[in-house]
Amino acid sequence: MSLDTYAANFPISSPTMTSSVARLLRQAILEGALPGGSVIRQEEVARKFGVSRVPIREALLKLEGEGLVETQPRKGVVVTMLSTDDFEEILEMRFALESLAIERAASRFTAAHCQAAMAVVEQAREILDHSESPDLAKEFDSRWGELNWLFHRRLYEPAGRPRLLATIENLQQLFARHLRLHIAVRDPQVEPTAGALRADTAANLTEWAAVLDEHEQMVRACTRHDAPAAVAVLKHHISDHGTKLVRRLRERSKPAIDESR
Amino acid sequence: MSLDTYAANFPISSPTMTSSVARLLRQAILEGALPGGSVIRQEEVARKFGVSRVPIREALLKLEGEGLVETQPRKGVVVTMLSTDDFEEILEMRFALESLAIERAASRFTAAHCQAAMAVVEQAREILDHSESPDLAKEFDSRWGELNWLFHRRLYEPAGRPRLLATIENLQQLFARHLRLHIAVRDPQVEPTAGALRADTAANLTEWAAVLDEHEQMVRACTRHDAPAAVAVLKHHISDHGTKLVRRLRERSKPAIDESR
DNA sequence: GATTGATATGTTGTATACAGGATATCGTAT
DNA sequence: ATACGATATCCTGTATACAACATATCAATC
Repeated sequence: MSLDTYAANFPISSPTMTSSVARLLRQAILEGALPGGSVIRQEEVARKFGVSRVPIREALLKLEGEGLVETQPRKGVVVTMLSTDDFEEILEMRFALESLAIERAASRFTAAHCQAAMAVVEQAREILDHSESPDLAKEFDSRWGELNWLFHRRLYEPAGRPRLLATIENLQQLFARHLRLHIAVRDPQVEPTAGALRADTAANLTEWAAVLDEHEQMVRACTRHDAPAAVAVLKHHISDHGTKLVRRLRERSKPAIDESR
Repeated sequence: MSLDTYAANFPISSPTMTSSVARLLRQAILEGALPGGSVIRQEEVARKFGVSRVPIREALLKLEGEGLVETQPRKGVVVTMLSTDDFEEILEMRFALESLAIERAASRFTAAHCQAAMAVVEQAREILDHSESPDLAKEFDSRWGELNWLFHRRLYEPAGRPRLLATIENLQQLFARHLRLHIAVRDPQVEPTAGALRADTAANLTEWAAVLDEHEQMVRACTRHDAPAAVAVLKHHISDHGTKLVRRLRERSKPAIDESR
């Protein structure tokens, strides 16, 4: 289990050990360092992080609630497997819930909201524009997930629906895990780990630019309180783009996709 | 804190203490024995259940994932407060996700699914039909939640979307908590505890019968693969009925509703 | 009398210790 | 050689113990 990289920068200053461990384990799973099917041995993780098993157990319980791991009582904890069906399910749920969020957000959007959201788009665009140089590409890679979620938060927060927002965040997390895997399937030569996004980015700068354009369109639609238009862009953003990914995934790997090799 | 009633029938045979504790605490919160705003002292609960604090902590973490309690690090755990806004949010999410589930279920519904779902409706109807007698009314009260969820499970399971189903279950749980509260608001003389549903039932037998009829309509629509019709009934079942409740709630209590007295 | 600071108490977060179940290893019998 | 069963090992689930933080209580000062 390649957790040492994550254990290195530990503990992050955090209210509690449990939350620090949860954050790093989550990152490890989302980035693919712990592929689906990995068994997590509490004591091993505890040793690597230099804490006792109790915070590890509690962190794992939190991750179970997020659907990242599964616990079989008295046997162990396993990182959740990813199937194309799961991916499809997540896409459907994302569209259903994000439509809800954006509709309500659109009716309450103010100029301040618009500005805050646009700032995030611009920030991402700026990094992207300069990412021909390898080190900026790397920066884009490491910050994309963060900026992407920040954008959606800015977009949906005006709806004033905290539970909805939390559920969407969870789904986007799971989606990102699948996306990383998808890239690995499409370009088998790249390692499906943290660097994969960058490798993909280099080859598809225009695709990412298109994503940012769609983000901007959604903000504009919300700013003029045009909920149907916002939903239309969202549909393309999630459903159309997503189903394309699903089709590609199904082509490549006939059975359920297994991250473990 | 009135947990003794629940601590009495403990432990339920269960794979692990944590899950037993989680189940009983969940029940206590959903039934209103632990109203919103209650602080939960780990040691107190541990004493009452006769276990150490560790399983309690882990159970509470699970409940936090379900949105039933909130944890402030190093301070304590508090039962989540219920506001009318929360209720509205839950209704919206339920409709969005259950539409998704029923649409997909409708396209895959078989005669066997129909039969299984109808059996649950009939079971509920039978109990309801005889609930003029006080003891059967009590039975209806205690079994309604269980049967209601069993029905929705039978209805949505054919969709083959486990994560969606789990999310819906969680929302229905939260919904039920609000519903109980709503009854307490409507009929302030009844205690907003376990018996409230029965008190309400006695006064509104026809309302409950109508709910069962709607259930039956949804099953029939699914059986003939008529997704739009199924969604239409669902919309009435959740949205229309729900917004009526929300309006009544807002009338009664101008500010956010506070369970604690 | 009110406000600030020190002490005391209670509660949480984490470490360590222990018991029971699950899996692996090995020997034996067919 | 294979299948079955006893034993050993490992790992999880839970209990107990301890440390750190938060709040309450009280005293002293302005």
